[in-house]
Amino acid sequence: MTQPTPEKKIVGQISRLRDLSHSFLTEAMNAEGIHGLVPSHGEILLALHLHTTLNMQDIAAMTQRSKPTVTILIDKLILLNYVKKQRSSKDGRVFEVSLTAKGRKLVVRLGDISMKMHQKIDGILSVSEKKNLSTLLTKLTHNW
Amino acid sequence: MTQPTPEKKIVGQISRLRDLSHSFLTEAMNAEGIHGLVPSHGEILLALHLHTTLNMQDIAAMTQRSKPTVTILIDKLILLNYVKKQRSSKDGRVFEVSLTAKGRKLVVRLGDISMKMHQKIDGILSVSEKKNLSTLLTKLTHNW
DNA sequence: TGATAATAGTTAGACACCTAACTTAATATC
DNA sequence: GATATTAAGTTAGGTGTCTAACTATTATCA
Repeated sequence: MTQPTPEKKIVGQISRLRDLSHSFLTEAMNAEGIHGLVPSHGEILLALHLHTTLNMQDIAAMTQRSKPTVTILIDKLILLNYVKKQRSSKDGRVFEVSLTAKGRKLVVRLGDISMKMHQKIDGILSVSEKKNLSTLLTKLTHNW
Repeated sequence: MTQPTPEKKIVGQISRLRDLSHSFLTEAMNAEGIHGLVPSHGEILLALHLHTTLNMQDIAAMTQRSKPTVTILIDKLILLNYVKKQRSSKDGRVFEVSLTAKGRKLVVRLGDISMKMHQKIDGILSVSEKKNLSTLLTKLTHNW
């Protein structure tokens, strides 16, 4: 209502920082010739790299997105031939999603982009500041 | 690629925290009978409360949104009769946006909701932790 | 066993948000 | 003063995201 308080600044800055990191990742992907993808797709691909196979619900939980959103995101990744989806033989309701060869190659490049963002942050904050920040953010999210 | 590093945690948590605060505000507004608005609308209304009159471009700059997005957001606020828009007499390209009486009433309630979120954060972080967090976030955004 | 409930996923519809291209008005330039 | 350039806003088109409602499959249990 009146003056910006620390809390307002916190929420506003978090929002701004999310946009900055989002833009950084999107621009870095475009600069590397990776078109049509947003960070959400990258999150999914990295999750598939770590877990080999995931169903739609797992992906939704791990990336904190709704199931319909995951359907759309996976549709695009399939269209671009980065992942494949096949019905589970054990449970006909489930689809098992995994990386294609093209997807595995892409993940390596996404790892590079991720590293560049790390380096950017490293250039701004010291190790102890990063640790401190991470601790505070964890405290906020875990107790929200 | 391999293990989650502090930086990855930072970016991921910022994204998560943005979603949490976004949901908090949206749910609080709905709980108070304020429907059809998202935090972006609230940002605009609060900015208009502080500055009385702003043109479209000012609003875009202050809320960090694109001009077309502001057009859409303002269209909705006009539809709901929270703001009014009139062509500037000095410059025919410019539109001056300001709160209606209904909008001024709403701003008070948005202030209450904002305060509730502050209280939520107060319940999780101490004063020094908040200050610390805000400082670190400022450092990141300003040097990005 | 057969009806019912629970679960996985998609479809439908809406909206905030973006970039690119356009329109209109003001300013600069010759 | 006519023309070109810049500036403010909107329109067009597209996408990620959500909630609500739906389909299809599996599990429950009387």
